[in-house]
Amino acid sequence: MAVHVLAVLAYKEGDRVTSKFLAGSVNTNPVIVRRLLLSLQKARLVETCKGAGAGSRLSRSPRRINLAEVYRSVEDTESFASPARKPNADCPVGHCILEALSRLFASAQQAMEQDLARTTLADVLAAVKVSEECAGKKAP
Amino acid sequence: MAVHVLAVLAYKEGDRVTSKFLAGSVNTNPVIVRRLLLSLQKARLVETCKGAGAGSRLSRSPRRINLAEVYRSVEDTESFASPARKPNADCPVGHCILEALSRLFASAQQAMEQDLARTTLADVLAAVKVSEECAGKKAP
DNA sequence: ACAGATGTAATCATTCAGATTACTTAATGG
DNA sequence: CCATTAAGTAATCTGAATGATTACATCTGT
Repeated sequence: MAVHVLAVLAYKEGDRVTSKFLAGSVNTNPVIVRRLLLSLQKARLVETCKGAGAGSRLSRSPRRINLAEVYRSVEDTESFASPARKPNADCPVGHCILEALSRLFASAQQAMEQDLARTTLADVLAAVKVSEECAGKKAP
Repeated sequence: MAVHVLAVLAYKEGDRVTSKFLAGSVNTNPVIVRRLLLSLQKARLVETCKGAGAGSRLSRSPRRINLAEVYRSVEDTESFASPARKPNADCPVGHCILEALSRLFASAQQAMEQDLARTTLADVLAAVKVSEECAGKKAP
């Protein structure tokens, strides 16, 4: 949803876009979009103005926003969650398994983010425009 | 939880271990463990026998089980879920965003699995044993 | 001042993983 | 051979998380 919203903002090339409009593209409620935009604001990915005729826009070129930044701005919790109940500390395995796994999972998550970092919002936008051209050719 | 269970089986070095015992280490219900073991059986990671004196054990050496296999045996759904509501197909971005993202997310997930594949169950077991030694030194 | 937009709180709905109980099925030991 | 032990499995419950909805306060440009 975050990538979708940012892609729309990139598509609009700096024009201010309202949460209502974004919600229409994502097919959700404007309040959900506004909550998402708050996270993106904190990460300095978008700038939002209040009041009449206002809305949001990207704070940088799509070329300079990669998907790892987007991921981190939105996902506060870790991908690999700890279990709700603590393992049995009397068992030699249960005693230390969380400690061991947290290192491994942090590494796996970092690998994932490094892969996401290879793609920028400009790449996503380009894919959108290609798809748009194809649709235009099919039904001119 | 899957890694935890497999680590206990590795620690027990081929002895048959009951779901009740495993549940005691994980601190959960034996039924939960049995459901998990069904997935691990399908992936040929463990062998389970029914009846008195029965239980589960690894079907291979811990050296030859890596965490990507474990991940895939347990996680049937994709890490990056599609949104509950379909994006607005009338919007040029909404029309194609899922298609574009599915490729990117598949790549990110593959990167994560490749990182997990670098670690074997034997590595996890070694970490457990190191931790065990330290605990023994502290309180001999 | 007012219209249009965001910020934000409160509440509801849905989904999902795990928890629990209960019952059936199978294999082993005496 | 049968009593015991443990897995397979179904049904139901709970709690957490995410998104949906409604309502209202606040800000800002015309």
